Amino acid sequence: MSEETKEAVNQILTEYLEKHKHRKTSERFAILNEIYSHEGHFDIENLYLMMKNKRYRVSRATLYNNIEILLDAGLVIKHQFGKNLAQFEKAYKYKQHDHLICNDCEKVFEFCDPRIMQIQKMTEDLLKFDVTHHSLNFFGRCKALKENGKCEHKK
Amino acid sequence: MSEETKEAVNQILTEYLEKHKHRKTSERFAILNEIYSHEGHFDIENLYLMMKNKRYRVSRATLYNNIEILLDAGLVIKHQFGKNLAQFEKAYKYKQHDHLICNDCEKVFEFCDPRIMQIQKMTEDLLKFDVTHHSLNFFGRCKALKENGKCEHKK
DNA sequence: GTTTGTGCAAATTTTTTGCATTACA
DNA sequence: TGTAATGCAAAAAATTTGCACAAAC
Repeated sequence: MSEETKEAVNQILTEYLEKHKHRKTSERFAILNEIYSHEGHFDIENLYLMMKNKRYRVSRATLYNNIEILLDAGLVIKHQFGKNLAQFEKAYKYKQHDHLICNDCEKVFEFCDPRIMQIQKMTEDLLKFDVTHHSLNFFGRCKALKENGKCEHKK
Repeated sequence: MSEETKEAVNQILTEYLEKHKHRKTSERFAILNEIYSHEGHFDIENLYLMMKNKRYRVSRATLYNNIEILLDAGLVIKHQFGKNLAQFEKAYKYKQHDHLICNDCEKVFEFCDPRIMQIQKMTEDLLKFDVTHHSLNFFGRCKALKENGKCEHKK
């Protein structure tokens, strides 16, 4: 992650914590920085192990508590890819995108289509609903499976 | 549910079980019929209680096992509305639709937009992916919350 | 008669909660 | 110094697994 992004997200978190009268603990900034040093999706257990390996002393409870703050601050997005395991991803400066999930190897691919925002806007008007965020997942057979009849199985 | 639908889904399940060399147990048909007698979304615990109340003797393990078969047979759809709790819905003859979830009262609303299928088709071509199903959720503030500043809170 | 499927209970996995202690303000 | 936040461990919630027994085929 670039130095600018690092500074920007730390600044956003600082302002969020001040606005909501939450304390600026070292754990909160350590968690944010760990997340922004990581590419791709992660779950709480990953994050816990990543931080543990770097000799941070942080508990799972603190990660669960603070991921809520980061979600609310718009710094992290939460996904559910069909399993009962919440996956997260950094949100700042990340172009809006959606996901394709292979039923077989469980790999996650990304795509982007501007029409989703149009559908969102129209649905907001039609149903008098304010949308804060969305999640669009396509589930199916990935390219490798389709072309070679097989892909990496996880199970 | 109509008598026709009842017969049709029983027929689909029968054919699926025969094709996959699975046994036609009474539990499998009881579960299917219970699901098709129910309106709206449900989770495994709901289904378990619904069947228990009707004096069916069925275990949660059997429900978890068989919901997989019903999903694979295309008779049931699975949803994840942001919580770590799988929600299900009957699929046969149900018009494709997607969901709006209120962050506050957690109510689920439905909508329908043909452009999603267009996005799906284009994404399949572009990324050489076969889509079997999709899930589009808009999260936000429902009409009641937006207009009256409050809606039913679940928490 | 075989063998798959079932019920039950125990185990696992993921998340939440309670409480004593730490550290921010 | 007062109180929110933390770490840890125990509890809760959702799902999966192991095994003896039942019932399809």
